[in-house]
Order: sequence, then structure tokens, then C-alpha cells
Amino acid sequence: MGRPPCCDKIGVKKGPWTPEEDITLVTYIQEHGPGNWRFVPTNTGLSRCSKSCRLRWTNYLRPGIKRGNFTDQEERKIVHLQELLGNRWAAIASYLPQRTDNDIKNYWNTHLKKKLIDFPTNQDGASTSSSSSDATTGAKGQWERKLRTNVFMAKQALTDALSLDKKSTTSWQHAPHITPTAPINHQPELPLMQPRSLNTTNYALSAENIARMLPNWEKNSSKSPQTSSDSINTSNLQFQSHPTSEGLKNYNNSEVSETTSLLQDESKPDMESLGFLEKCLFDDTVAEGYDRFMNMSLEEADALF
DNA sequence: AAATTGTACAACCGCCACACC
DNA sequence: GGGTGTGGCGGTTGTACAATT
Repeated sequence: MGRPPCCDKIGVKKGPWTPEEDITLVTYIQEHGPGNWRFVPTNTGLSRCSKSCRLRWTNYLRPGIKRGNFTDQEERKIVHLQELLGNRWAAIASYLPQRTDNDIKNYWNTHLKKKLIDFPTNQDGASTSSSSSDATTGAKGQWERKLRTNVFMAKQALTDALSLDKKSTTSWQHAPHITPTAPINHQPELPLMQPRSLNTTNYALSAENIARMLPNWEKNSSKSPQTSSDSINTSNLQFQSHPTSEGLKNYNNSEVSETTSLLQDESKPDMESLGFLEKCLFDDTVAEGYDRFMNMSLEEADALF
């Protein structure tokens, strides 16, 4: 028998989150930290199911999420990682700090998939072209990639295991008593926020917005920067019941604060301890190295691990 | 200017893995 | 070892907005 849904359908609100709901959720997480999602709706009074709360936090409210404007480098990484890992968006997201799996998934479905269909052979070097342009070598290429992926995953698991102690030093200051469990939370908490679009009228929201709504948010994060945008007077905000209010429009148009270098430095992986592939992925300057990896023979690739 | 079509993305749904009892 | 609850993940949908006719 199938399990009942995580929350009964009656009385559970659906659809876009309002600023008020976001504030409520963020305020609660500020005090209690993320986790124990099942208690969040009852403790906050939100008419949302626990899953919805977790998703909202994970994908949009938590610090360190960058939205929109994927760079070429990020695009290349996504394409390569998708080829390596398949549609394992959470795993791919773990190599793209500041991006959520949902964001990457959406970007793939709306942009990259189409691009690859339009330009299947010259997308990203030999690895793609070799598999798509030659049917006879295609099967072998797939087999090799599969094997390589297995090796890669084993390596990743090892790296993750070895870096467990390092994760405990990440900037989870606002919830030090709770260790993030989601893979994406293993990534740096970079308060670099970007609105969905500078001219959007959506309440696309960003944690920066929430940060502005909540003066204590910055206060509680000892390493957060004090930028000019922080001086925005929250009393000027006039939230309306609908997300597309003018107040929020102004929000999204306001200056985007800079990244906290401290947080970034702190949470960036220790490059010394990373393997060849990880270095390729994290360091934009060695993207060619990644291509080299993809073009290596299986034996050569294995030797790296 | 209005209607239609296309695009982007936030959010939901259902399944699965894991932890706990 | 089996049952149950929770969190996580990937696929998919709904909807707002933009572009085109």
C-alpha cells in the first residue's frame, strides 16, 4: 500500500510563497536552524506542508544561492557533469557552488538540452562529438563514460568522506547546532544573491531580500558584510499580499550586495586536497584540463584516481 | 491593441533510501 | 527483520511574463 502524503491536502496552502511566509520561515530557521521540517508548519503556523517548507528554504531562502545568469563556465560544467553523471542534479549541483539542483535542472531543461539538440557535435569538445558523431564508436564511448562515471563517483564518495570534518567548519553560524544534511548544503554558504531578473516583477525572492527584511539576519551572521545595500530602511517596504507588489519590485531592483569573501574563503574546498577532476571543476582556469580528462583513455583516467 | 504562442522557472508530486523503533 | 516516518531527489506541471503575429 502506498504511503499517505506527507501532509493532508485539506488546509495546506499551495502555490507561490508570499513575502510574509518567507519571513516567517526564515525567522523560524534563524532561531531553530534548518531541519525537523515536520515540525516547521505547526511551529510557525504556516499552512504549508513540511516538504514545501524544506524546498522553499533549500532552493530559495538559504544563504548562498545565486540565481540566474549562468556563466559560460558554469554552462560547460553542467554539460560535462550531465554527461558524466546523467540527470543526477543534486550531484551536479554539488560541483556548482551557489546553484541549487532545481536551478540546474531547470536550466538544463530550458537552455542546455535545446542547445545540445541544435548543436550536438561542437558543443564542448571531443568528448561530446566523439560519441554523437560516430555511431560505431558511440557504444564504446558510452561504455567508457559509464565506467569513468563509476570511478568518478567512487572518487567523489571518498573525497566527501575525507572532507567531513572540514564541513563542520563551514559558515552555518545561524544554525550551529544543526548540521545540514542535504548535499547542496555541503556547499559554501555564499551570500551572493541575485534577483531572478533585474526587471522582473516577480517575487522571485532571494535570501538577500529576506536578509533585508530581517535585520537580525545579518546580525546573527557575524561574518556577513555590511554593504551599502544593508542600509536600506526596511520600514520603506510595503509588502502587499501579492508577490508582485511594487515594494518587492523595488527590492529586486536594488543593488546586489557583494559576496562575503570570508565566507567564500572559508567554505571553498581545500584545493590542495582535491583530485585532478575536482580541481578542474572548481577552478575556472583549468577548464582545458577537464577537457583533457574527458579525452583521456580509460586507463589514463583511472590512473588519476 | 488584442490574441496567440513561446519561454522560464517556481512549486508540486511521487518514489526511494535511510534511520529509527 | 519488518514497519513506519522523514528527508532527499528527479520528473513534471502550472503560471507569469515576453515575444510574436
